[in-house]
Amino acid sequence: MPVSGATILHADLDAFYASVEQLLDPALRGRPIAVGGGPRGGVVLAASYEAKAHGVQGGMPGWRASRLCPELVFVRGHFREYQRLGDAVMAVLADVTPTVERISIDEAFLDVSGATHLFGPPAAIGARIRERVRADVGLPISVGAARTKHLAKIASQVAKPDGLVVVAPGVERAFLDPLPVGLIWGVGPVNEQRLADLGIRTIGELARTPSSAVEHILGHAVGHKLSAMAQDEDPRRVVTARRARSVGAQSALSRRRPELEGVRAVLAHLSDRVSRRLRAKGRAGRTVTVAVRFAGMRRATRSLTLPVPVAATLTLTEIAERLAWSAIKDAAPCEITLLGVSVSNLGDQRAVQLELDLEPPDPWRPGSAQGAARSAVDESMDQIRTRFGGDAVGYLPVVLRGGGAVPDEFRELAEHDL
DNA sequence: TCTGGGGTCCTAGGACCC
DNA sequence: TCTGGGGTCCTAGGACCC
Repeated sequence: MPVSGATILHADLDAFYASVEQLLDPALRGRPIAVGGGPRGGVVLAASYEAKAHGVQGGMPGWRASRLCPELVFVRGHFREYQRLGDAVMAVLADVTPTVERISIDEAFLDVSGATHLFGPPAAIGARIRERVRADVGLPISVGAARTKHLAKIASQVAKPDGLVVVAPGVERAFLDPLPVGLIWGVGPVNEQRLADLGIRTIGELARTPSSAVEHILGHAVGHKLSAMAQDEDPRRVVTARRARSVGAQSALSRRRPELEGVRAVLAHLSDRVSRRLRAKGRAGRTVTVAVRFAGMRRATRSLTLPVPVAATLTLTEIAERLAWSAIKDAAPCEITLLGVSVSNLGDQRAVQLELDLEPPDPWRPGSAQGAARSAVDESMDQIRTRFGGDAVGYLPVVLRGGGAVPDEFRELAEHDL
């Protein structure tokens, strides 16, 4: 049974990247700004509230944003600062309770049921968090408090910008009733439209719709979740540690005809990033998936599940190449605009390396002679990179550097812990 | 003049096993 | 002689989140 009281908090920094830029450069305060993008290409990574007022949103192409808001100022991101300040905010949260579930660089759930005797009721704790983040870090943060995670998250969205909303037990239904269904976690543009087609626009209307009808439109899982949510039955607990289930890397490319050397170079680079992250944490994965995006935004994926987990750079690269060409050939003739490599079905790498070589030679098997050689090469490279930096050695001349690729610091912001 | 990069979870069909 | 039912794994695609 859920704990009584609105003891689940959701803390969410407001327009995080943009707020950091305005903190760093006072000349940007009060002005519509966009991090990333630009009128000539790229996408907006974050928009300040002044920009949002003009309809500018994250993920929007830069040229469209500047059309919506001609006075929009584009700034390059200070990605290391985002990491540092995000961590500083999490430290403030950790002072309140050890039960913190960080779900991204800029937001987290807290279970404060054990902290009320120290800091007072949830409303007081929420206010304290907001004051301390403002005073110590200099950033605006919104907080929602409720009996469940789902509801706390909705409350923080309603609180934005720079606010606090507590949904007291007993008033949940009244609080949710008039809110748009799009505020529910898991309802994006597609499902919002599907519900609108049924005349369902508010959470109250959703709650009054038979769950069988909702499941029919949205599928069993989403429909069931929504109905449970609308009835305010949400058993999810705050989880402090969670292991990643997949690791990937992708790169948008300038539109090009797929050609052997270019595709190989990109896949080698991506495979290298992924496998290094795996090895650094002693992990490996059995399933390799390659994603290809074609001109016109059509995508295709190809995947292969191996009998044993892989974490070797060359092995991953070779598999990725096979898979990519399978997808490209099926779509030919075509131009490609993105390549991605990811590894899932993760497990412990150490168990793999102890495996005896009972099979015929096979470079994909870590226990085989070739597999062992590759592991040794990777190990040396990892060591060199640790000592001299990530660019000290590589398998192939990296033709990607510059070429529109985003900085590594930005990629690292979004990486989950393995 | 078309849109980043890191993830999670769900679905449906087919292969395969008992 | 031509057929049940349940379970698991794999693949491809899609919606969604930050």
